[in-house]
Order: sequence, then structure tokens, then C-alpha cells
Amino acid sequence: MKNYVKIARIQRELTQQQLAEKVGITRQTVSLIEKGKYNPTLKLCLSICDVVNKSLDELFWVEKEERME
Amino acid sequence: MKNYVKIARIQRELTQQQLAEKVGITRQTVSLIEKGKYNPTLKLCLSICDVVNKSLDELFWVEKEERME
DNA sequence: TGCTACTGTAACATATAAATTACATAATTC
DNA sequence: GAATTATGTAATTTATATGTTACAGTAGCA
Repeated sequence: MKNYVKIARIQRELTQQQLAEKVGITRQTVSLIEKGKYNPTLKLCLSICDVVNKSLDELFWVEKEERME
Repeated sequence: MKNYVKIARIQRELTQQQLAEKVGITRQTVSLIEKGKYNPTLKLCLSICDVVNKSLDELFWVEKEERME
């Protein structure tokens, strides 16, 4: 479940802990999402979008072929 | 959890059953998502995007203020 | 009328997202 | 070198997405 959360987070100069607090989840969940080991819910994706000021497509769109790994 | 799945599905002239089969889920899940009663996972959202040939933003982006109901 | 296709939804079971707690490591800063 | 910060991850628990089965209602069509 590849995504661009980590890049966006670093652009905003946020730590995983800070992003987690702003989103209202735990640091562990942020870590797992960034690592592509979780399949987050839409609601959570939208919350992350709000915090880093990016769209769903910007953060979570990956072409079908490169989605897995 | 408002979204535009129903509109896109009808544009593609698919029934809930047909969309469900193409996505690999049940008709009931499609119904609940269209009704906004479910918070689908990102993976499922992406699968729906593939089938109706729309982006995440086109199907699932709603402004923060109108997201709930 | 009756039949079929499409949709909404409820109850229960299962899979898994996410929380919680905890431990480990690397990179700092003192 | 000790203390702190940021991150990865494992085990367990909890919440919920999704499947399964089933029933009801509407609309169109013979």
C-alpha cells in the first residue's frame, strides 16, 4: 500500500508523533501507514490530507501496477 | 461519509451487483458505501476507482465541512 | 396479476484497522 | 558515555469494515 504520506509529512516539518496528534491517531499507526503495511480507512486518509494540506490523489494515488509490493 | 460512487456507477451503467463483482466485494457493501454508512478502506476505494475509471479525488473528495451528516 | 431485477437493510460471523503497551535501535545533544 | 528524540515493530486488545444469509420494497414487464 504505497503512498506519499512520509514525503508530505517531512515537507511540513512534522514528526510522526506530531502528525499523529494532529490527526488524532497513534504514532504507531502513522509509522505503519508510511511503511505501507496498513490499509487505512478513507476517513483517516482524509484527516491526513487535511493536516498536510494535500488531496487524496496527491497522497494516496499510485498506479495499479505499482500499488503492491 | 459522502461520496460520488453512485453517480459514477450509474454513468458507467453498472448495477450495484455488477460493480460489486468487478471490485470483488458484495452488493451489500456497495450499497452501504453509496449510502455513506461505511468508511471504506483505501484499498477498496482504489479498486472502485479502477472499475469506474475515476480518481480518488473524483469519487471520494468532499470538503471537510460537508463530510459528515 | 405474478415474475424478475434492483436496491435497502438487519443479524450474525469473520477479517483486519487501529489502539495500547512495550521494547529496540539510530541519531542527536549534553 | 548518558540522556533525549525519532522511528520501527511485536503482542495483545478493541472497534469496525466486510462477508454471509436473509427478508422486504419498488419498478418494470410478461
